[in-house]
Amino acid sequence: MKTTVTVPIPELPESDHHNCRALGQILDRVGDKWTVMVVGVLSRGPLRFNQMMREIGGVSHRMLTLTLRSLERDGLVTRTAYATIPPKVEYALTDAGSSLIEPLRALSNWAIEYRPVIDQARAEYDMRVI
Amino acid sequence: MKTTVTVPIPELPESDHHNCRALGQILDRVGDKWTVMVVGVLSRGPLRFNQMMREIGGVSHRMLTLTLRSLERDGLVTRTAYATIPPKVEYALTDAGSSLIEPLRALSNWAIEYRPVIDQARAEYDMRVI
DNA sequence: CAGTATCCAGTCGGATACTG
DNA sequence: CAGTATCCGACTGGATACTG
Repeated sequence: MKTTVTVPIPELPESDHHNCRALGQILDRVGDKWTVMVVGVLSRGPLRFNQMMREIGGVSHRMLTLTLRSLERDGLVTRTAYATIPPKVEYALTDAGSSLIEPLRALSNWAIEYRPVIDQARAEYDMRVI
Repeated sequence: MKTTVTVPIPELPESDHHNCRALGQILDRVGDKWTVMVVGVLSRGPLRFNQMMREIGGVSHRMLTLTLRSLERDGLVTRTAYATIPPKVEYALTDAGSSLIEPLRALSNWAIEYRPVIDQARAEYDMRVI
């Protein structure tokens, strides 16, 4: 007899809906490009505003501000202002912010591993369609 | 006044950047709400179009179509059309698509664990600001 | 240096209507 | 049932200019 093929799909057993919802909401908050970038560069240590702008390339002044405000509001980043002239403001990850690095790294590894696969799939798809 | 600033740059600056870029690009592709939802519901097995619409609540006809096209193009989902009347089209995860579940679950677990923390941080932040 | 405010072009996505 | 096409309001985010 033929054995049933056991597909190696890790299941999301019971409360998958609940999980998806929670994940969806979190992704709305931390899943955007700049948030990830900020967490990434801050994972190596605290940075000042303009340092961060240089580290992350291509982010506008405005967007970095908004992203940092949002992260600060969510308790993932701390903002420390020194009353010097010129002003100096340091941003750093909180414990909660640091804890986000691990899952993001998991996704990053996936991205690195599967990017070639995706790129090829796209190329083939576009071949067929065009 | 002459100042020489020696910036304490940690090692592996390029690979970190590279990782962030890769992750950022992947998040642009798979990091949106509906993509995550689709992968989530398909993780339990193949589904037809309208089944999926019902499983995922709140997704519009149009967005589900676009999301599925995009996933198909990236080789994460297969589309199988049966020439019956009425038409029947089944969507399923590819191996690449399935492999995405693990890192997404890592993020999902983080979301579930830290949602209360975030919510409280927000509440406190809004307290202080308002 | 760090941050705010304003403008506005481009994009996103829902609603709707129509086809095989 | 599954998919396409069109319209259009809402939101996004960059550029720019100004403040402490």
